[in-house]
Amino acid sequence: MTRWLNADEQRTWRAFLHSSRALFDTLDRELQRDAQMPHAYYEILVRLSEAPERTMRMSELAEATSSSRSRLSHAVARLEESGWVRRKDCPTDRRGQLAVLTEYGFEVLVAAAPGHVEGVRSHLFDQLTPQQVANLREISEALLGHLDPERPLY
Amino acid sequence: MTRWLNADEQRTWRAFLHSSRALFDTLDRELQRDAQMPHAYYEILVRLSEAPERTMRMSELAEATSSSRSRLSHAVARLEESGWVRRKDCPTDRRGQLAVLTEYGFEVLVAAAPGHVEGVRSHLFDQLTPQQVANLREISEALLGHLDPERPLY
DNA sequence: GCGCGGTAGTTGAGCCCTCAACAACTTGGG
DNA sequence: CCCAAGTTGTTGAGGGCTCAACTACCGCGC
Repeated sequence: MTRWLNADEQRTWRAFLHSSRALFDTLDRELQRDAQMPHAYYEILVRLSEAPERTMRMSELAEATSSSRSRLSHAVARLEESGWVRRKDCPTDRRGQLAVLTEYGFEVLVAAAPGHVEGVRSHLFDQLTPQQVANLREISEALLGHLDPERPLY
Repeated sequence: MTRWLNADEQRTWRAFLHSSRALFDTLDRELQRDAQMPHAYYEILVRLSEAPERTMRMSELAEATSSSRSRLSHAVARLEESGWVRRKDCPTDRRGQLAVLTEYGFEVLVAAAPGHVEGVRSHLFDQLTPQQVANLREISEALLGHLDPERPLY
């Protein structure tokens, strides 16, 4: 009845599991060490920095960072304590809140980005051939299409 | 100076990030819902179930599950409360502890496994062509070789 | 045998995340 | 207009993880 994994599938699954865990753990640890923030918080700053006025609705920001609303709410509370983000009421929907990247938050991000990008490059892209990188993208987009069909691919 | 990511690399990186997050989150949630345990605990039970006497040294078990010793120690404490694992002193090294899967823990695992394997199959393997599965394994093993060269590949 | 560096495992504080409940607001149908 | 159903964001409790400090023990060199 159960479609068990054969030996090859099991090996693939375990390699994928442990390699992605190792990669994300390494990047998270580097970011924590060099910029005093977890990767999830870095992502929030990045998304805000790319948005018009460096401002986003909480719910959009939650979607953009694959985060639950609750998690984002807690995270923004902490980012506000650090002075990296501030909240503003949304003018068109009185339920809404806008998260705004502060100038200081932007500077912190600018300082953190080169180190993190270097980490992504050295631990991921430098380890793969161009063909493998293309394959990784194809695989990832196939999985996204199944698990999160709404998310835009770019 | 900084080797920034170009548009293609950024797209690949984000797709990989969000797809693996979506996959692991989904599996974790399913396991929590159906078997009342996080994926990390499931992995501990699996490794113990495969070991001789269903018994492993804490430190080996930590390695096998890509876990820090501290994390494993906390986890086994909780698994012990649930009655799924118990600790035993190591006869050959008085510093050591052995984690033993209990009969009840084994039954819990046997009950949880089919649902979880079905999740891995439907959310991962069913979404990829055989070629993509082979590519994923190659990529994962390349990353493992860089990030965790000691880990055996099988 | 003694002592010292290394190893095994645990602990507690602090942080982050999940889940469920909740308040405040918007929207559309009657 | 009004209310019911849906949406937005927050909160607090509880669980899991990290990090650093700690205890206990091993084993090697002298």
